[in-house]
Amino acid sequence: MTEAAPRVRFAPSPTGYLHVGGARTALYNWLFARKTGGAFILRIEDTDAERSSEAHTQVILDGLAWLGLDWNEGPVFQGAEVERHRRDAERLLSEGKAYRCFCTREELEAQRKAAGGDTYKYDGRCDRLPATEVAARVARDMPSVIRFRMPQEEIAWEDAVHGRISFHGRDLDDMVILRSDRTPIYNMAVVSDDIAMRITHVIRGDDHISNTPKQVALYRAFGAPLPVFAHVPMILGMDGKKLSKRHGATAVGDYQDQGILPAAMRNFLALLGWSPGEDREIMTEAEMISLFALEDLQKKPAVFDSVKLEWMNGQYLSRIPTGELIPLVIRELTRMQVHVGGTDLTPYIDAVKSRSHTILEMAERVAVRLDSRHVKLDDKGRKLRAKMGDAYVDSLRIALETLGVIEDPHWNAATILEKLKARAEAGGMKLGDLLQPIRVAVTGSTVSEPVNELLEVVGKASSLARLTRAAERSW
RNA sequence: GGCCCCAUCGUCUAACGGUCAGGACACCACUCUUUCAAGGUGGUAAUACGGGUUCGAUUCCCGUUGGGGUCACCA
Repeated sequence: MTEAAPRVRFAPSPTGYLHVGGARTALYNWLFARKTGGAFILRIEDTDAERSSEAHTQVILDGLAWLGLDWNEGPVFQGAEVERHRRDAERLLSEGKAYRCFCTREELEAQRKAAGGDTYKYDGRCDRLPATEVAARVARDMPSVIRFRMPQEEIAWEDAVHGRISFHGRDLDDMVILRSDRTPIYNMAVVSDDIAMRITHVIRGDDHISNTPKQVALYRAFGAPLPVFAHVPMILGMDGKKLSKRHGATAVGDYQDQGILPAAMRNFLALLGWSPGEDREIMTEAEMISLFALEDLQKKPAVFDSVKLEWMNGQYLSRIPTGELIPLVIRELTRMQVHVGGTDLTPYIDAVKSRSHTILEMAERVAVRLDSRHVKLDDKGRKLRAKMGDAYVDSLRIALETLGVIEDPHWNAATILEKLKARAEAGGMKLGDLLQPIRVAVTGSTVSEPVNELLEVVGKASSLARLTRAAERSW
């Protein structure tokens, strides 16, 4: 048998946004395909007409594109293949591997209740119906579903990340594979599709482990070869619970909005559950691809640490030339309704670049320098003011006197520093005690570029106005 | 509850029988800058517990505990 190129798929259902867990699963599939020279296929599992929508599909496509995860085939829509799903289900029925079940939802509900809820398993009563009775009911057009007769034997597979995983058929239900409206159930559709698409490696979330024995049983019933299964661990919130809405941002779109760079997001996500070894962390796309291996995936779930993500984003940010950052910052500023006009943002971005973790943070800092209306006193600024007491305002007054006499043409970083230094020395004060209040008055924050550079960027008129306002209002 | 999966610093992780248990984020200190970061240097911090196997267990086996997933005519 020739060694065929691997074929993997990412198969989201368009019932919500692209979750970071889904994005990571897609990333692993993509890395594996690129690494092995295989095909990465995008399949939209839209068989749940109730919850699926085109808008959600578009969000998922956009999210993948943003992350730079391009697919070789697709998107293919599962909904377009119901005919095949139906045929496959009926084939199992005709081969005696499945049977018709006439129990209504109400009857099943009653059975479930009678069995005491949690441990309920369909008892197979319709499987014991005489053939004549089944034929009679069908002739009467009595609604029915098709149930798969679960083999009462061990069902196991060699998982690429977990090793051998084994279930027993006796613990599994005779699952419905075709609804009474003749539409397929998930496990049926997935197996039918994966066989038809010749998928060789199924890389998906841990939450599918319990679906896998059911699917393995179906592969066996169809006489189809098993793909390699690789179940990657979940992503949890900081409290150790499954990552969900209440943990804040869970959609990749949220991170895009926060000004996380796609390359940083990709790098961070890759490391959440995978380690290339040798203490590698910041990696280029090419390095990730060449180092990636399913065997190196983690078995235990990982906690999503947004602080580390921001750190990593900062690393990427500081390596990007300012020119490339300009359009991104302008986009944020526009969203913040900050008027940029024809102003060249280069000096502003240079000033805040190494101090920002996200594009959004960068834009906010630029806005502060551009327009005093964006200055807001933060906690650390407030703390400094409180700590210094009267000395705070005194420093601002001294700064105003000192800076006020600088002629407009001489308003530059060098002159400003020279004057302030001289004044501090003359007054016997530490330079920092003079500069830190200025920083807070001008930016509202204790973090900024060197104060003299800050004042030059902000400009004389606005700087003095801010200092005056802060001195009067005592901040 | 049944079934299944998992278990190294607070977090992400390295180690694939022999290491002072390494790195990163965060935190702390120092350093550089007559100033804020960044950077540099150093520090605090982990093998859940109990049994085995072995000359030797983070590593292999069993149990306990803890956490997670899943149990639909959803996907």
